[in-house]
Amino acid sequence: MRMGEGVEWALHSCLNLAWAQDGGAVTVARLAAYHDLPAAYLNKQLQALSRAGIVTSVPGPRGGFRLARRPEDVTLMDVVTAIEGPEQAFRCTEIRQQGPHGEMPGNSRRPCAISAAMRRAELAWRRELAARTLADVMSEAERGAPGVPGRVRGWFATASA
Amino acid sequence: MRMGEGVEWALHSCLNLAWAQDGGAVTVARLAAYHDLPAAYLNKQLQALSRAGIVTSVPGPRGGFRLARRPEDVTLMDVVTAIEGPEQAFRCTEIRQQGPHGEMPGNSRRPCAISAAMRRAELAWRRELAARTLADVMSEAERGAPGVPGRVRGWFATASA
DNA sequence: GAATCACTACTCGGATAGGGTGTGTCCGAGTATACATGG
DNA sequence: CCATGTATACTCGGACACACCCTATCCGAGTAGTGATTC
Repeated sequence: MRMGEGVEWALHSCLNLAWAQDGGAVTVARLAAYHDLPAAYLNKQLQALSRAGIVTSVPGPRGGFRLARRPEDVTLMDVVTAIEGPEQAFRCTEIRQQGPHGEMPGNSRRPCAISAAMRRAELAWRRELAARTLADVMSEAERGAPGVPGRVRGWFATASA
Repeated sequence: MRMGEGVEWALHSCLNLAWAQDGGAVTVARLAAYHDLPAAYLNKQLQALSRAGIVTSVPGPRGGFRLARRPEDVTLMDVVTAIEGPEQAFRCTEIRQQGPHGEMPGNSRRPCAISAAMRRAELAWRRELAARTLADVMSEAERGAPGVPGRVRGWFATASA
């Protein structure tokens, strides 16, 4: 089970957008250059974030992306869902209903216990992601390395000038 | 983020093996026929379970698979890990270290907050899966449809005869 | 009649192709800016 | 000097190839059983 690489890119870009927020819109080229990522593909991820209402896009010169909501109003679950899609990782295809064995009475009503257990686990994962916002991650990062946010903002400011 | 289809097959097959346990080894053909699955591919999944020590394989005529441990000693996490592999879904590639910005002091020591948050969420998922065993799922299935386990065992008994 | 041996049939095991999704790239639609031009 | 129209450059947005991993399949290695053969 692998999560797409775009999730990591999107999360880092969201943090950078948050730190460089009031410096105007940031182009995808700048965001990509900061981490040496392919700009066109990162653009694709930002489009997904835009469709999800996490960032807003400004076309034309002086355009770019900026955070649509405050960092404390964007959860990690929002970002992951925007990139990876809303469907569950474990997909129950109801194979118990298939096969030559006679129809088991009661099967078609109650969901199979396997599916229920898997969904429970995934719900715990989602709950954990939904409980943590961009602001939480930002403050934790700042606590670990106090100088970084200022540097990030400075880099994006000088870069855009 | 999609989980392989083999996980569902492996879990159902483990349950069937547990219910038909003392009826001797069950061939992969029987297990596959019960759910109308491609036998060769299900065999691949069972090989993975065998390598993980969840089932034991018996070659030759009268051979097949049987559960290596008691159902209460096999967690869902064991099965998922055996099929999907031990690596995490979210892979931190340390993109923060890449790019033209000067080396941020302290970055190389503390893991980035994003990775930490994602790992925390995934740990919750793993913990939930590790807390539930095959025996738990079996008893829950039996509670939902009391007749099923007996039928399953009967079907495998008649099929092998 | 009993033991031995070769043979057969059946099973797992790993090596081998095909398809779908993620990954990476490209060019076009749209807009704010800058400049030349006319009043 | 100021307003206006136009050309331009820059941005996002979606459409287009490539690659990798999951899916699916096949054939070979190994073994228990079976029957014939011999003592």
